[in-house]
Formats: sequence, C-alpha cells, structure tokens
Amino acid sequence: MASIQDVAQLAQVSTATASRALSRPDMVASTTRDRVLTAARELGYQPNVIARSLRQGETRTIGVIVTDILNPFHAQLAKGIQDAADRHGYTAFLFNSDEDPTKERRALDTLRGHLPQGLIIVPTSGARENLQALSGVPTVELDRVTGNPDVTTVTADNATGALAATRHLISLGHTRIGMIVGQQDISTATLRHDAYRSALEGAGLPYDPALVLPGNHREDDGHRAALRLLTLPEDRRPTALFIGNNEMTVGAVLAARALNLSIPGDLSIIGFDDSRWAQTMNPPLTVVAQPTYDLGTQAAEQLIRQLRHPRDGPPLHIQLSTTLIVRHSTSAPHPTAPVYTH
Amino acid sequence: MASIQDVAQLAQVSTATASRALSRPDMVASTTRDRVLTAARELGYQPNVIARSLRQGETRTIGVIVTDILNPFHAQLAKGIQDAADRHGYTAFLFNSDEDPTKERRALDTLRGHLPQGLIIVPTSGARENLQALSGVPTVELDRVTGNPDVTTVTADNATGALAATRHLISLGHTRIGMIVGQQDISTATLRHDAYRSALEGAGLPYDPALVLPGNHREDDGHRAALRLLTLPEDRRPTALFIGNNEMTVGAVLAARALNLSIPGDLSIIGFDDSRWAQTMNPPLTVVAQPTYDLGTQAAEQLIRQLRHPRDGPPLHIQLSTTLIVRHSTSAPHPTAPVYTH
DNA sequence: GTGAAAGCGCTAACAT
DNA sequence: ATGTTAGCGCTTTCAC
Repeated sequence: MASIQDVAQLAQVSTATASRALSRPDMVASTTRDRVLTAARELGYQPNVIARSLRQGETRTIGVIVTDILNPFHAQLAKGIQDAADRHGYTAFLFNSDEDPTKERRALDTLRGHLPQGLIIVPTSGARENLQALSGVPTVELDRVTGNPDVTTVTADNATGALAATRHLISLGHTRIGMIVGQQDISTATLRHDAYRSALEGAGLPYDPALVLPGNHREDDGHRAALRLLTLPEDRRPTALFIGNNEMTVGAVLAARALNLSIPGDLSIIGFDDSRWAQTMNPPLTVVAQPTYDLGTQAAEQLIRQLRHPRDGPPLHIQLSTTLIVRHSTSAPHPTAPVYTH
Repeated sequence: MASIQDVAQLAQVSTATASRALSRPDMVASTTRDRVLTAARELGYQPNVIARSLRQGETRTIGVIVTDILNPFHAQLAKGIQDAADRHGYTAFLFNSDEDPTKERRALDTLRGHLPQGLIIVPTSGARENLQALSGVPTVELDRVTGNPDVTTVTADNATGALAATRHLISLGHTRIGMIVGQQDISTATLRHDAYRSALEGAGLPYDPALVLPGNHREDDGHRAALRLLTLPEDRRPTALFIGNNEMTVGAVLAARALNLSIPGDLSIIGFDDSRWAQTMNPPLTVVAQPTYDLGTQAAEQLIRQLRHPRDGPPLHIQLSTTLIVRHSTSAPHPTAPVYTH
C-alpha cells in the first residue's frame, strides 16, 4: 500500500509537507497542495491510521459493548451508535458480552489494547467491577446503569413506561397482574419492577410476590416463568402479564399458546420494547416502546461531545421517553374468570 | 496506561526481554520470566496493539461488511464470524453497507486504513468494483458472490433450497405459483429464481413472467409486490407465493392479511431463510432454512486458514446445505380456486 | 511555506 | 539468556 513517503516522493516534497497538505491544507501553498493531492489520488493513498494513532495518541475509535447483538433491540442500539459515530469521523468497535460478565471482561481487555478514546456499554451485572479496567476512558452507560455517579448515562424512561403499562392493565379491570422481571442487579429490571409495584399499590391492589417471577432476559426464561404463572390454580392465576423485555415476551406468548389460552380473551399480555415481531404477531402486541435507535445515537453524540470538551461540567444523565402502544393483546379480563376477592 | 517500558523497569530488565517474556516465554530464563510477568500483572499491563501492529505489519484484525445488521440473518452471520474470529485471536471490525454500494465503498476505505489482514463481505451489487480498493487482502465472499473466481466463497445451497421450495408447492397441487425475487445482480436472487423456474418447467408447468416480481430485499418491496400479485384477476392470481428473502416475506404476509386472504386456505406462502418471526407467526411459516450462524463461522474459519497458509491451493467454494421446513403456511390450493387451464 | 529530525510503543535483528 | 538498536508510518516541533 502506498505510504505518505510515496506520495511525498511523487509530489517532490518532504513527508512533512505531504502530511500537512493532506491534514491541514491551509498550512501549505496552494500549488504544492495540489501537487500533493494529485499524487495521493494517483497512488490511491489511504492514510495508515495505525501509524497515525500511535503518533497522535488518538485512535478516533470508540468501543461499543452490547449484551446481545442477536436481540433486535441491541442491534438497533449498535446501528444508532455506528451511524452517529461515523458522522463524526469515529469508528466504532463492536463487541458482545452475551450477558456474561466474564466475556464482558475479555471484551474490555481486548478493547483496551486498541486504545479506544471512549466507550459505550450496555453493562452486565459485573460491569461495575469490570469497568475499572478502562477507568480513565470516557464512558457512556447505555440502556442500563451501574450506579457509578461519575459516568454519563443514556436511558429510556423505564419507570414511566412500566407505570403506564401496569395502569393500562388495571384500567381494563385486571386485579391479578403477573410480572416476569429481569435480573435483579440490572437497573432496568428493578426500575420496571418497582414501577409495577407502585402502580398496583397506587390503585389499592395488593402486590403478590407469587405473581412476580424472575427471568434472565432470554426467551426460555420467559417461557418457563409464564408456564409457572399460567398453571397456577384458576383462582390465583393472573389474568394479565407484564413482561420485562422483548425476548421473554416471545417465550411467554408461546407458553400461553401452548396452554391454549387465547390472547387477550384468557390472558392479556403487555411487553416492554417494541419489535417487528410484536407488530406482526397475532394478535398484535401491546407494548411499551422505546426510542431504540435514538438511544444509540444519543449515546454516541454524548460521548463524542465529551471527547471534544473533556471535563466540561458534571456527567449528564439523558433520559428518553417511552410510549405505551395499545394494540390487541390487552383487553378486559374474561368475564368467567373469577373476580379477585379479599 | 502502563507500557512495556514500565514493566521492564519494574522487573529490572530491558524492554526486549520484557517483550520476549510476554510473547515467547520459552526464550527467557524462568526466573526473569516470573519477574516480568509479576511486574506486568502488578501494573495491569495490556500490550498496545497499535504499536505492535505497526511494528509487525500484522493487525490480527479482520474486516467484516454485511449489508444490514438489523436483519437477523446478517446479525447472525456477524455473530458467527465474531465468535470464530475471537477463538483464533482475531478481532473483527464490523461495518454495514445498508445494501448501498457507495456506503460499501466508504466502509472499505475506512477499513483499509486499519490494515485488516482479511475481509469477509456480503457484497452489494457494486462490490465487484469496490473490492479493487482492497485487492491484495485475502477475502471471503459470504452468502452472495460477485463472480470473481480468485476469491473464497461461503454460501448456502440456494439452488437446491429454492428447488425444494417450489417442488413442495407443486406437489401440493399448485399450478400458479408466484415468486418475489431479489435484485437481479445479487447472486442469491438469480440462483433462487433460476431454480424456481426449472422446478416449474421440470414439472411441465409454464413459467409466467407476470407472476414473478422483483423486490429490493426490504419488507416494503415484499409488501408492494405481493399486493400486485394478489390483486390480479381471480383466474390469474397465484395460489402460492415463493418469496426470495426473509424481510420481503414479512411484507408479503402482511399484504395477504390486508387483503383478508387466509394462509394457507387462500394462499400458500413459503419464505427463504428461517427466523424467530417465521416460527411464531400465525400460522407458522414454511421456509427454506439456512445454517446462518455456521455460514458466519465457516467464513471466518476459511479466512483464517487462508491467512495462516497463504496461496495454499486454489480458492475454496464452501457450500452449506439448506433445509425445507414444512410448517403450516402451505397446503393444497383452495378447492374453489379456479384450476389452471391451457 | 517548507524540510530535517524526533518519537509514539513495540518487536526482531544483531550483538554479546 | 539478555541487552542494544533500528524502524514500522505518521505528525509535529523546531529550524530556516
């Protein structure tokens, strides 16, 4: 590959001048500039960013770690980040943690060697510790937060979304509303769970721990949990389910089908996070939608702003709003279902 | 960040020895090795891969360009590649072309500056020309091929899959089978189309160009094309549809629903490429499944093998088999539908 | 406005 | 077995 030396030689200037002509055109006489640019074009010159990075101590690279690129939610975050980073001349390095703190740690180590100038991470439960490996690198926590107060965060308004979801079910007349909730040490899971609880209590309904089952964000977990909830004795079985993330919702819907429960006749279901699947399934799913792509772009914009203006005020906490989209998977509870008493 | 100099100093050796102790442990006395390793651990030393790459002329990096990371098919390819690359100590740099040759070109240019040692690409229609920018870099064409004979390819057996799909419809008794086919200059599209045609002709059925509509791989295109095919006069309307990729299938199913056609009663549908959505939609979709994740890992394995043994024989063309999965979106044509005559 | 030269962190000759 | 040194390609002082 043509180096800047080749360009300089062809243009009959020193490498210093060639470099200037290419990166700071106004520092060089217009005639030499033209000679250099022509030579560069002719040779198909592409700067070696490795060498440049080493010299400048800036890689123009940001690291991105999401927990599961196969989850459309995360794919969309990643796309938002990449598009925004690209607009600002940064290259995004994408890694997967698969929700596994050990893999997250490895990704961070690998990343570290590449000297990213910033990091955007959807943290796993082990992130708080893992992130010490990259302390000093400006970081944005995306979607979830570890609780580190020094870090910029970009999240959706989980509390309001979960509140709206639960209240929607309550307003339809449901009194036994189950929830399938994500891992306890993931901020989004606890926020959604807390909001669910306070919506119930705000409406004077009891919070029944037996109707709240944990899951590890995967389809399987949702399936298992839903199966348990839906096979409770008739008078204790929930008439509605609020499910904490998109993948688990898939599992829950399939569990309901397996049990031959009609949606929403026998069971109302509301999911968190919209998706292609939610829109096209039968019946279309009522969901709390998140501005997924925007979460990604915001994270990138905030990070890059921070790179340009280091220590410019305290870390920001951006929160984007969520929207309840009522489709057809929620309705009033089945008239024959026993009414809640006591 | 701690450099190898810091490690050397702490271990009281030269940087050369420190380097050897870390990368070629057996070239160094065990006592010094231990001193160096301890020092490295103590300082949390992580080699600067930028400097190493510059020195060695090898970045241990491979470039990956897919056309649409939001498409689960491509997300899965990417995951397969990343997992395999990781196992071999390579880092994958992921880019999106969004099916746009111009973006593909930009991705290649950016990539070039990072000196990837190899490239895995799902080519767009402009790839043949674009790839000249990276000539000299070992390349694997994945899923689709540009026709360049010097390049390793990893593809699914599109012809057999499309043949099986069409024959399945024929064996159910369909005689007017429509197809929605991808862009003409994409190899997978033409292979699937040709197989469709030869299955028809092999069964003595006419190939009717009016029943074959093109689409640009997106949901919208599938929707539009299906709408046109399904609103043909009753005696010309296809009773079955074979659709050339997963996204367009979504559009076609929604179009059928919009027209109040029941699947498979009024219309049989078969898609190419399986997905979460295909399995959970109602009715579950009959599809030609591809070994998506394996396509990705194979591409990475082949590329890495090639990096280890340069010019070791002619380029390989790996083809993984596809599977017809019969679910419930296909059945015999509706008895009241007019039978094909003439 | 341009050139000479140093140096980013690392590793591979080449010494010893 | 270990140290000395050069150099990967680039940018940036520092001279002129």
